[in-house]
Amino acid sequence: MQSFTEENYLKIIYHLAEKTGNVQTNAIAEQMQTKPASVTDMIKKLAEKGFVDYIKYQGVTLTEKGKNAAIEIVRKHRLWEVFLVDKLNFKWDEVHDVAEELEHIKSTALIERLDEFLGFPKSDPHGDPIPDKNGRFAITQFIKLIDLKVGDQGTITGVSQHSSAFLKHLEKLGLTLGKQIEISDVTDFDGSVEILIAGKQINISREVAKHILTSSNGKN
Amino acid sequence: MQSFTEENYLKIIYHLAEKTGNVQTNAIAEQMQTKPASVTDMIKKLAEKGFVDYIKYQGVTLTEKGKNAAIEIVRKHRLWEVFLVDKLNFKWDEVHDVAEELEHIKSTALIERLDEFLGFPKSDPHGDPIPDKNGRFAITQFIKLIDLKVGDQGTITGVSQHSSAFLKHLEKLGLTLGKQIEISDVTDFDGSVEILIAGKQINISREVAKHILTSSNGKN
DNA sequence: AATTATTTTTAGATTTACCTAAAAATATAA
DNA sequence: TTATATTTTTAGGTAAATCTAAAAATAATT
Ligand SMILES: [Mn+2]
Ligand SMILES: [Mn+2]
Ligand SMILES: [Mn+2]
Ligand SMILES: [Mn+2]
Repeated sequence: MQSFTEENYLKIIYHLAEKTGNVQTNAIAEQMQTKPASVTDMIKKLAEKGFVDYIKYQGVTLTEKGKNAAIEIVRKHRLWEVFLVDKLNFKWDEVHDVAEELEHIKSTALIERLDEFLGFPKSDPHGDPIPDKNGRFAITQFIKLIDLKVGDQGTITGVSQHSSAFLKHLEKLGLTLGKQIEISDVTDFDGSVEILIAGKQINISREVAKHILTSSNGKN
Repeated sequence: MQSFTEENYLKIIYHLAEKTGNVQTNAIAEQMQTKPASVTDMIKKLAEKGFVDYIKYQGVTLTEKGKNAAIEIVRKHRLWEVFLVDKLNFKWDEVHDVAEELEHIKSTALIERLDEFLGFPKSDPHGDPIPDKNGRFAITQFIKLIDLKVGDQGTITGVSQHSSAFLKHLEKLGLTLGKQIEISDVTDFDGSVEILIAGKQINISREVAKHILTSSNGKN
């Protein structure tokens, strides 16, 4: 059984590994909001326990055991987020911090019954996939909105930024999950994107467009 | 803000104070499953923070601040137990340990929305009262089943023992919350009690009868 | 290849919540 | 009212997770 702290390390290593493979000490420190020296200490402990493979100065990779543990935490986190939004009427920008705590509750019975209670959801309020109890993810395809071409149509299926500020901004613009959009123009000057949504034309910055994920239906 | 550990101490002091007023170091140690020396350490810290009044060798009492904090934790514990039973179909003997963890999740929004989601329940799956968000309890009256006289009728409204073994035993006997009972005999030999429930006669030990709480309708 | 910069690790402390063993205070019994 | 037993506190230490400062390894630049 892992401690609260070990679980947080595993989850962060897992997320970092999704992008970079080998995970560096400094990257972990930044995510954990702690010092590199503390990370080195914890890494040694996780290696000791068989959660990570570690070569001095070369960073870490999760072992199978470590990966399973991390996925279990991700599963809990996302299921709790669904609970908060679907059952307790939280907004999608309000759930992350509470889920950060709930994800550490130790009870397999609890999480399986919660899963059932929620109707075995496949994705969380931000469009992130929820692994099943065996740790398997449904294969998800997406295209960043920024990569769509003028004339392309698509549905908003997720976001790659979970800050409350960003999510509230999207909410205000009506850019929520499941919405149909079409790219009507891309501004040369600043790279901002003009999109057609619910019959209205709106303009979003390049920065915003980068963090919206869509399933494109291709050209119309 | 209190730590996980501090919260557990406060809750235990609160429950012990319900019976004895001044709470002794050894009693706390027993409940916390720790050593008296550790309790002394923590007591000093809680006194420092203004949660308890402490006189050396004389035990502690909760301050207003400490009592409020404790009641908040009791509220969370009991609301989560209702959630587990009513929504996730846990049995009443399965919920305590998980609630012990859930009670420490820090979010007033969460607990208020949970309360609403559950329909503002007044009592938990064991019949224990749930304080409202201002910390007020509905006044509850009960008579121990053991104190009823032959011929008395009553409704089972609670239990004063929460062990899984005891609760499972009651379940098997059909002695669950809300059930109507009548005392038909008390055995001289061992003090066991014969009760009429759902048209059937059953015999329960004195030990069991001590821990069943009822609202008596008096003599029939 | 040598210098400089960055990353990572070690060494040594700190804090929190524990512990054991011994001393001190209080309560109970003779 | 001594003597004995119980309760509580102090003293000193351990383990987990942190920290700062300095040393060592690796990477990037001249
Ligand atoms: Mn989240
Ligand atoms: Mn999410
Ligand atoms: Mn309970
Ligand atoms: Mn209960």
